[in-house]
Amino acid sequence: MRAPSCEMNRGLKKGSWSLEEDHKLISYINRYGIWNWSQMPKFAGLWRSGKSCRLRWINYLKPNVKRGNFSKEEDETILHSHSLLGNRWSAIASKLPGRTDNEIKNHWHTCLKKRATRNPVHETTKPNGSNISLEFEANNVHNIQQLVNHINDIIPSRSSWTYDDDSSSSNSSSTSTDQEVDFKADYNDIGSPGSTFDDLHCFWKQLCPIENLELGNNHQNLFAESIFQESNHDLNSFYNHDFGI
DNA sequence: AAGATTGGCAACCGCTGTGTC
DNA sequence: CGACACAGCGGTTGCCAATCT
Repeated sequence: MRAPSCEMNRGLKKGSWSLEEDHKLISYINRYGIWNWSQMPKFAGLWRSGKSCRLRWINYLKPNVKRGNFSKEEDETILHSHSLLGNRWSAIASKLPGRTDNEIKNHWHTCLKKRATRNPVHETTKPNGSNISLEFEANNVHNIQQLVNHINDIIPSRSSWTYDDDSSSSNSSSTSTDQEVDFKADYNDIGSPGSTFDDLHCFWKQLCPIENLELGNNHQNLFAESIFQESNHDLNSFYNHDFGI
């Protein structure tokens, strides 16, 4: 959201990304993977710098990017990590699966900086790993809803999907953790991802068959695992045939 | 209701690190 | 060893929406 989207510089577009550009980038990476950021935009039909594409992918389009409010534990982790590491945002981000350095940096400057000034973090407040994992696990439902929301955003012609976050959430969360996901679901029915982890699993399996997902929990690892296994789906045809874009 | 201010955040810029020739 | 290209990082900008006056 910086310069107006019409602003051009040496033929390269700047500013906010359009839905069409998002589609192009996702589609290209889905089909060919990430091989050279500086060359990719040209082949993907994007008038963007490689840097811009990389940033857009990493901070926004990558399937496992966790968006939305930071949990209390995440805040604590950031505060503690920052007290140890300083402004090494990528290092801090590595402690928070799904969060990007950019998002953490923004969050720090907008919220946590003041808090850190008021209440400096000391060693005893260090959250332990298991708590973070539990919190992250508990956030899965929220993560999935965010993923669905994003898909709703980038596929505007499609009616909105929802993710039932009350009864089915705890149910699917616990069952998916402890049981094998049913891989026999009908993957052709990706137009209706439904409201269960399995449904969404199937959906993402087709949407994101590439990219090394840095996932930190069982459900998303299952996603990633399946994503690696099935790479024969083409996002373009997916969009064209299933969503009429 | 309207203008001013503030907060949030996507995205750009410049620098540095790393790999290759 | 130096030059070059590319990837990644951190600082910063500036738009938009929410809040305040």
